Amino acid sequence: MTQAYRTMAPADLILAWYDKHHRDLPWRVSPPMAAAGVKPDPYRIWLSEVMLQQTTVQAVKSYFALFTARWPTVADLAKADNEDVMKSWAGLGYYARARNLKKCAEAVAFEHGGVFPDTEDGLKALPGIGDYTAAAIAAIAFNRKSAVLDGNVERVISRLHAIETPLPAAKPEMRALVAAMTPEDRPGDFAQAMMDLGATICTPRRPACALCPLNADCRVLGRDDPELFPRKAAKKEKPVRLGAAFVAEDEDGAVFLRKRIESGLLGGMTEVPGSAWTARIDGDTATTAAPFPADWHPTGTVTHVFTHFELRLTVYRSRVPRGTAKDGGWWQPKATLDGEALPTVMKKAIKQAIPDAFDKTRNA
DNA sequence: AATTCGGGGGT
DNA sequence: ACCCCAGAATT
Repeated sequence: MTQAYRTMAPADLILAWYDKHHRDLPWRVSPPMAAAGVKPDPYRIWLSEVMLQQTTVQAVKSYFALFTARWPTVADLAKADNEDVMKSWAGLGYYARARNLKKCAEAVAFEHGGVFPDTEDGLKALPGIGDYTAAAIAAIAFNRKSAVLDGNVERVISRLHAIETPLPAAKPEMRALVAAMTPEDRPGDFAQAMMDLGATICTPRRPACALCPLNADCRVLGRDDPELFPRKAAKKEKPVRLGAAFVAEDEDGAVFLRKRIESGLLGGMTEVPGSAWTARIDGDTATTAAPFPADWHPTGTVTHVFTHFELRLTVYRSRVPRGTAKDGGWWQPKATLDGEALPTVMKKAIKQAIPDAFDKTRNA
């Protein structure tokens, strides 16, 4: 015997850790549940994975509960009204996900007999399912040995192997390392374990290396600062854009809304009328960009940070007579504003002009 | 390979 | 203030 002891394979160490420390999540079939014979529902796995794209578990939970209660199966979602789906998604962000979610449900329900493809390639051919999500569904829902690489796993792998290549160039190398590490047995649990590890132990700041099941194998621990991994390309600064928003309220307390075009930023969502969002703004915007002539007066500014720019909206308000022209939009009663497909920035603008607009007790 | 897509929570 | 988050689609 040339070694004093044999170390367990990293995959076995991670699975053993996962059996003890896994988190209970609404879409997860935990090891005890699996032992009791519970099988994952591909619909719920898919729905959760799409919602979790660039979105935290905490933010997803309430939306996942809402969607699964309202649309329990992929067939239900396929038959749903597009606008109802957008309204239910409002606030979660990245609205192309909601549009693709609906398209994907229709494809599965109407072209695949209501059954999700059970291979990575088959899944990836569906709208809104890319490299990560296809691998994750294949592994978690269908027990396929696919290499699941998300932001958590990138961090774990980059530290474990001290990868110096910056992201995103390092992705192929990382995926190969994950593939080599993924076990034949329990690949779905392995994927979830790696993500849990990145979310709770191998964190971006102050990782709990002392508690990590892989600390004996980590190439960074003890040699460099784990917080410096993964290496990443420098990011560019966010420009500021300016704009005006117009909140009109009629004598019945209804607010004038309109629908944005289907593509691009906040595509297909509801908005209050406004100017274009540009680097500079001229002085007579209030008179040129308003939806109709009225006694517009400024109420203040709201700031909203998008992924690639910061928006500062000057919010104008007016009180107009009942029956004011509604070209290009509609009048929405304040009591039902909360059910509209309003993205967060639009809710901010309305609240700036009408502070109690979303107060259910006042508007009921 | 770069850019465009939201929003919120942690530090 | 800055970081990141179970990324995908488009250019």
